[in-house]
Amino acid sequence: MDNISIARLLDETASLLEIDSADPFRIRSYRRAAEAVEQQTTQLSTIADDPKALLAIPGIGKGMAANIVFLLTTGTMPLREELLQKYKPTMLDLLRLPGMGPKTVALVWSACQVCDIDGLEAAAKAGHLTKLPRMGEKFVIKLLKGIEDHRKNSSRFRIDKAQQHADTIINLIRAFPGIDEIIPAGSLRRGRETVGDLDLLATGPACEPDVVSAAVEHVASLPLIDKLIAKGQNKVSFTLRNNLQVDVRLLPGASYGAALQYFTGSKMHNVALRQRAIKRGLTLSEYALLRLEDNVIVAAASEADIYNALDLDYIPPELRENGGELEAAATHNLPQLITLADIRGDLHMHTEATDGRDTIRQMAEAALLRGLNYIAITDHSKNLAMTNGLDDTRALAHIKRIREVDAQLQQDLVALNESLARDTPPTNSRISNLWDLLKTSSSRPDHNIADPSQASSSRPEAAHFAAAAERPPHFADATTRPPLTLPLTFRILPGIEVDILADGALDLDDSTLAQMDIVVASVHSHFNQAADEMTARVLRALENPHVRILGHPTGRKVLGREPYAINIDTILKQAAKLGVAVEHNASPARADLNDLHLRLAKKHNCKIVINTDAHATEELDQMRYGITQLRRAWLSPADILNTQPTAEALLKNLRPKP
DNA sequence: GCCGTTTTCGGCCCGACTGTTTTCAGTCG
Repeated sequence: MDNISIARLLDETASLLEIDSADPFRIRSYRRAAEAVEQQTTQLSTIADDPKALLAIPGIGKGMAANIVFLLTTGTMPLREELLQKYKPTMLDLLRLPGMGPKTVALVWSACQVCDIDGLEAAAKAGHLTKLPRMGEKFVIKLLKGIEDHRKNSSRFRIDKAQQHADTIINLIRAFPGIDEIIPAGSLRRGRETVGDLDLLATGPACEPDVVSAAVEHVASLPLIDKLIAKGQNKVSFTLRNNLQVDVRLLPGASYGAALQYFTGSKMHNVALRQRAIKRGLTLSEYALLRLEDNVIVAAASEADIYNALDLDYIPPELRENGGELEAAATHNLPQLITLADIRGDLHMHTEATDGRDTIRQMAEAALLRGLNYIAITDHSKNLAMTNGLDDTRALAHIKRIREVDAQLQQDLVALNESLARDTPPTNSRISNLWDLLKTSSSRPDHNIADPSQASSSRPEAAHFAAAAERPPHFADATTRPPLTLPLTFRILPGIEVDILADGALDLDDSTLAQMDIVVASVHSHFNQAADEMTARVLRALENPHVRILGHPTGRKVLGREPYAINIDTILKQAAKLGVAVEHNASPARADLNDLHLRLAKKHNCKIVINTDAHATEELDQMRYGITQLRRAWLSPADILNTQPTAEALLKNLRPKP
């Protein structure tokens, strides 16, 4: 059993305990253990013989270690079995519905014997639920809507989850000798926010027709396959335990480009492209672009060949939605799309001072190693009590601390740059860690990023940094990290994420905000306000001259909450007029502005920033998903403010401080 | 159930909102 499965079972047990009204702290310890297991870079199955190794993981004590050993040896554990005597595993689905918490799940089970979504829907429609305590008409309406949304979304996977699964499978398939390239096609390659299934296309000597059967067998026997759906001559289809369907195609090099083009889609883009081919006396299929009259192959080995043969510039996958990209490609008017390497700063992140995990210095070093030149630390303000939000006094103390850490870092960078120039290890212990990470990553240019097990557990950053290495030639990757340029420069800007209260006021004093370089104002509560109230509230917040960035402007969450009711058009216009930048939240869970919003922002000449809202160092990597969404909105580096090379240049482009 | 220390047990983020009540439980972030 792998770590992911262990983590899932521990997390499920926590949910079952919740339904069972167990001690909340016991429940939390199961959740924490699940998270800890998930984050381990070594497989627990390889270290479970050593009792000390498990206990060394924070969050794993004697009891949890025993649970893990049980899971590894028997596939289950006593507590889980005991709970499954009382409850059904399908109840865990009910917990994902809005308004359905553990207590309500337990209630409908004891009162109506309802344990799954279909049953709950039937009970709701039959009017059985309104007889129960605390459940009225409104609740039922919300619930039925929630069930509908859940059904619509649950068959799709968020892009980052899909990418993780793709990376894992790609590594397993690459292990087979003679496979040179394997690339995800389909909506994952186009960078859609959610992905229905994975299409993986492999090529190399082992994929040539006379020998491909051995590679097909290898793929069909991958350990992570839950159900094998089909195994053909050069195609294998299967599902994973989470029901994600994966189609792997093994293709000869000669037709790889045609296949990649065909399976990347979108469907409408392909239809338009084939029509264009026919007009030119050609025919396009997944095997090749052929001349109709004599079936001579015009192009097939690479996508660029195919587009060029159709008198088109190469069209990046993100634009292939039949949204004007063919016309633009025909007239050489495709935009120069933004890439991850263009982003020089990240202006929204949290630290341990509130609900983040890492320190100011750790966030700064992690950003530095990712090629950024500046960050802003923007912890929460007091109204978000659950995050330990900062009141005025603490906020002022915090930015003093940020300035101190920045000053220290400036000194350290001087020493580090000297060491790098002379190529001699530094004597300063504060920078020896940074030195090691820089040296580790640059000395391993062939490091393969997608294999997390290769990452040293004590130095996760090294693997992150090496991510920029080796990409297959067919993979025009916009999310490659930029190489570091010497001398290293870096600035930490003091900031805050203030809360916009129900009436549009901010929850900290102007005198406090005046001390901040970056003030991000965000809505965190009262989502139930009517659209005009919500719009007025945000407009009022924008009037505060200290506000420089409007944080997560729509409150949208991918596969989660719908955006709150707001007149985004009005907001964007006003933000543009006042010079307040709007934030695109790069986190794949809450890509706040969808591509439509982003185009609207550009149309209104809005300043746009892209931030990760990271709560831990590794979340800085989520920037790549945000970049993908910007590309889908046809945005260029010039459209985004934090492509500015330095903190000074960035600040000059933000709304001037009063 | 974990952790840390005060070595044997107490603390572990908590406030706001919702729909239902008529004073609050449950959910959410």
